[in-house]
Amino acid sequence: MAKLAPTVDRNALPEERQQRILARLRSEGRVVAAELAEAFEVSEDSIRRDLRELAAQGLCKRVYGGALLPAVTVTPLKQRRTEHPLRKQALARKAVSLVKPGQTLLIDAGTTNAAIAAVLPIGAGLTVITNAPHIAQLLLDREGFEVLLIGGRVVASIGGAIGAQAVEQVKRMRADLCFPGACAIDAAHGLWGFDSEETLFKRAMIDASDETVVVATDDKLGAVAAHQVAELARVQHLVVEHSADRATRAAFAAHGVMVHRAEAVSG
Amino acid sequence: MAKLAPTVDRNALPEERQQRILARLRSEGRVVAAELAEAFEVSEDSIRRDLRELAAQGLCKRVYGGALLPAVTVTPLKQRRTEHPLRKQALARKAVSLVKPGQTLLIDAGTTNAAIAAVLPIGAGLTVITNAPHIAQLLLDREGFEVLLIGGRVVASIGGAIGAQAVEQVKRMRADLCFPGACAIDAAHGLWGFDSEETLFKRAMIDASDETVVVATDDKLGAVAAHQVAELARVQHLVVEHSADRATRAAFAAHGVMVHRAEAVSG
DNA sequence: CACGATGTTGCACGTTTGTGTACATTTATT
DNA sequence: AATAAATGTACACAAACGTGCAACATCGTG
Repeated sequence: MAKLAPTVDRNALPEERQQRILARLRSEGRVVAAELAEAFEVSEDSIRRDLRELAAQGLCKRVYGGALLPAVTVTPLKQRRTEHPLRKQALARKAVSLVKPGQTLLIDAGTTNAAIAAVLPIGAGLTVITNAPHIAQLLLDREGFEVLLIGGRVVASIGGAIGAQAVEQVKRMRADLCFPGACAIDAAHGLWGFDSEETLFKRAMIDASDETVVVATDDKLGAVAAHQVAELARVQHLVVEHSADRATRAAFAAHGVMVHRAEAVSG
Repeated sequence: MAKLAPTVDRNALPEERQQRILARLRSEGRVVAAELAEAFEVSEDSIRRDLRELAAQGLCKRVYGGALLPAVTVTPLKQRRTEHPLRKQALARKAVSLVKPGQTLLIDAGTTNAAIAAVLPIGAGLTVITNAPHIAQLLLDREGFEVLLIGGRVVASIGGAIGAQAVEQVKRMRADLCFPGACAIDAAHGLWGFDSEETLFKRAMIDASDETVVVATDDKLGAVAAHQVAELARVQHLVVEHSADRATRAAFAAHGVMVHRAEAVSG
């Protein structure tokens, strides 16, 4: 039973062996050190060394007797939600001051945008379009908002729907103001995102809105990521923290962006 | 019943065994030490040690003879909004037992359905399609699920997206199992809803699924509302409370519906 | 070719971890 | 209160583990 096929795994080079171990792990969900040693015809010590290296790269989780697939707790979004509550709240208050009664807002997923949704004025007849379940739920709980949900495949690490279906829905909508979550923004190169699909969605948001507001914590300013969302010319407003560098603020203003500075926070 | 499949659980690595015990616990709501010892082919002592460790992490609650789900679920705050948390949890556990690994589920808005989402087994490769931001968020937080969000206008009183846009999206999807929230169900007249738009959406859900599971608290049984969602013939499974009337259960069974009765609740 | 550097492998050693058995204790049931 | 089942503790044993070391192959350089 064990050796129907004459074990293609023999005589594998070390790195090749690790690749095959990984493939085996991914297809079966677990690997046993003793079995691998037999299959590759090496000692269990070598297998253990392999597993050690794979584990160091986060590709497997070592357990007594072998290895399992790593726990899928890549980014606990729950924790991120409470990272800098006071700073984000100050940013959010300033951002909300740009909103006028009766407007339609397009709000992206993200912790900063959730903070904005949390302080939107009730009873101003606002319509909010969002791809983030968390933000939609938050607004439902507060009551007094018209909420339009963007559907599609929801990516846990982002906390909102992105992808072709989401983009298609946004294209059929129209908003006064949009708040694309910022991954990085730079005066020379514009707005950037980390993920390709995510970037396409943000782009669609901006296209569907009259004006764009970028709300950025200090660490986003001057940073550049992998995929460009839009030129800086597409951004009308930039909301920064009180602690944002004066020269940086001037650089954005020189490009025609209205820069709004949040109040200082006590904490 | 115990050993249809030749127990895939044999020869599990220690840590792997704990994971499987946890998965089993989450899907069935309880585990019995003796059964686990047999399934994994180890002594009960080892099982007890496993349960001890899981309990130390707060992942289960040890009881005489085995273990139960921890008294306060991982989402205490969110689930507290339900009216009868224990009763709905018992219903949910029974409902979840109908779900098989790898399936695609279509889950309607509603507190009972939220309870179901809260006890879906992690790591079973489930795909969940839902129109309720609350349920989507809950599954994102628990991690390990593929979540597809149905967009559209979100009605606060329902807690989910309904309307033409939502219906259109559902029509382009296909699921193994659907859980339409029940407003009323009657053996003679079928499934009913209160709101016209909501009813259309539920109907679309049922059309998009192979099988339909109706989970009904006692007050929904035998009741009739304003708009018909579907004939009883479209409903394959009905999950009722432990306290459900025997005659009522028989009436549904007579119409070819498989009736599942939840465990009794202590509180 | 000689030489050293580098990397892989298997083995021996002591250590850690998981498992089963024995016995005393607690718990549920009658 | 009596009884059987389940549990906790202590101990012994085996399996798996990490580490240090020596043997061997490979490769580049002088």
